[in-house]
Amino acid sequence: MNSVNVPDIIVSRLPVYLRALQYMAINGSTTTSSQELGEKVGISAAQIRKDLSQFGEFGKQGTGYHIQFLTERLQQILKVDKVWDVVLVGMGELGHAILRYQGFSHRGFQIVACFDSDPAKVGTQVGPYTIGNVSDIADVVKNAGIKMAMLCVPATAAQPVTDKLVEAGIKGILNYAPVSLTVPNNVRVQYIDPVIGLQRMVYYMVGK
Amino acid sequence: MNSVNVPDIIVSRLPVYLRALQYMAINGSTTTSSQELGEKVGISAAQIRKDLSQFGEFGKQGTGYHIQFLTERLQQILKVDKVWDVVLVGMGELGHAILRYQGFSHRGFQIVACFDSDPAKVGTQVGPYTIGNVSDIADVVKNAGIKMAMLCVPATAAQPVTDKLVEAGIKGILNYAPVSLTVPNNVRVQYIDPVIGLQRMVYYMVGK
DNA sequence: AAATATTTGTGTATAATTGCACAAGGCGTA
DNA sequence: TACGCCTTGTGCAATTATACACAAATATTT
Repeated sequence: MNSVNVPDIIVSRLPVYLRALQYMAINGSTTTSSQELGEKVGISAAQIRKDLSQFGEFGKQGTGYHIQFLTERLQQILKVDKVWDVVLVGMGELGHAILRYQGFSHRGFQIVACFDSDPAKVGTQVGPYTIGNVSDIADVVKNAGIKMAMLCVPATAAQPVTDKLVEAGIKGILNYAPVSLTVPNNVRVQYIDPVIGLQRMVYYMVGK
Repeated sequence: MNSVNVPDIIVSRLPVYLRALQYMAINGSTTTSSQELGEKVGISAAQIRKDLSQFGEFGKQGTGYHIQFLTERLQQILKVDKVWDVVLVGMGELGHAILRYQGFSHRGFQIVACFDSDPAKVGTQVGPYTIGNVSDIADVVKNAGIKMAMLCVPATAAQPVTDKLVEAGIKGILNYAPVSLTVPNNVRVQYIDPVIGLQRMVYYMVGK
């Protein structure tokens, strides 16, 4: 399916295309072009065509792309044409907000279990979930063959918990803790730190 | 201060270096090297040295970098040696979690006002904040000269609210809504969409 | 004091990414 | 049908980013 060794920078743009396409579909569009899509996502039309060409020929000259068809192809390429099980570790404010967020399932993910280390939280109910003890993560992950985790623990706990997750067989970690993680080569990490985003923008601000 | 036209890809790494340095300082280190820092953040030592060389010479041969000194220089370069005022728009679950998050102020940002469009929420108290009406954003932002905003509204509201923020003089938007925004050239946007991160990782997962 | 080990900053080479331009195909209209 | 317009996919050129290697400076050991 996936062509040989596509650059990660291209892979990183595919979810953005997919998100825009799904949004267009909701708004009733059936067809789009690299030009139109490019304007929506802020990427050049040529770039989009070249990115897509890594995986096949999905468009039609003169017409552009059929949105539903391209959506399905991108979902296949990204492997989100099925729903992946994810565990959530760290049930603070943010963990609760994430657990209640409704936007995961229709984009390929569902939270199947959540954990915390605080004895006061373990065993309590959050919607349909019962908070588990972090010491039980390995069992749950191994038994269910879960590959993905979201990490919302304090910075100081992030690396130890990560080590546990890796040991348990997790291959992808979405890290909300504001700290860089060290993981083996075969484990992926994506970082979500709002301050990093703010700092990147402030560099360009003038005055004040 | 900022050298002529430093590539954005370099700017984007500086906050990561800064975060790691501050973390080292907390753990009692006073000195580090490009090698050590690189291992922590997963970037080659040569890359780090070249990035930093864009802004000056901060290290000492044989010794490396004095953590506090380099931290201060990076803060100056990124303009987070002062605290920036930020407004928060959208007081759902996520907005509440962000508002209560304690991790902004010591990294250069503070939330000074929050807004929602829901009449049931407007006027209510969240900690020290009173939720304002989105229709009043422009006044608050203009009067206080605020340049940065965090956007936590539903996807459908994101673009209209963005237009209001831009009109009010906002120059940087941290967008939590899962949709690409269209803004003028002089406005920056950073995206935070956990699903994008998950999808980027799943591409590389094997099996299942 | 000398020898050895570290580490930076940078010039150069290599690699990766993006931009450009256009042939070829498809659609709409008269 | 014939013509004009639109859009893709792609070869090639230009640009950008990364890796390499090393002189020079500092620290440490013998």
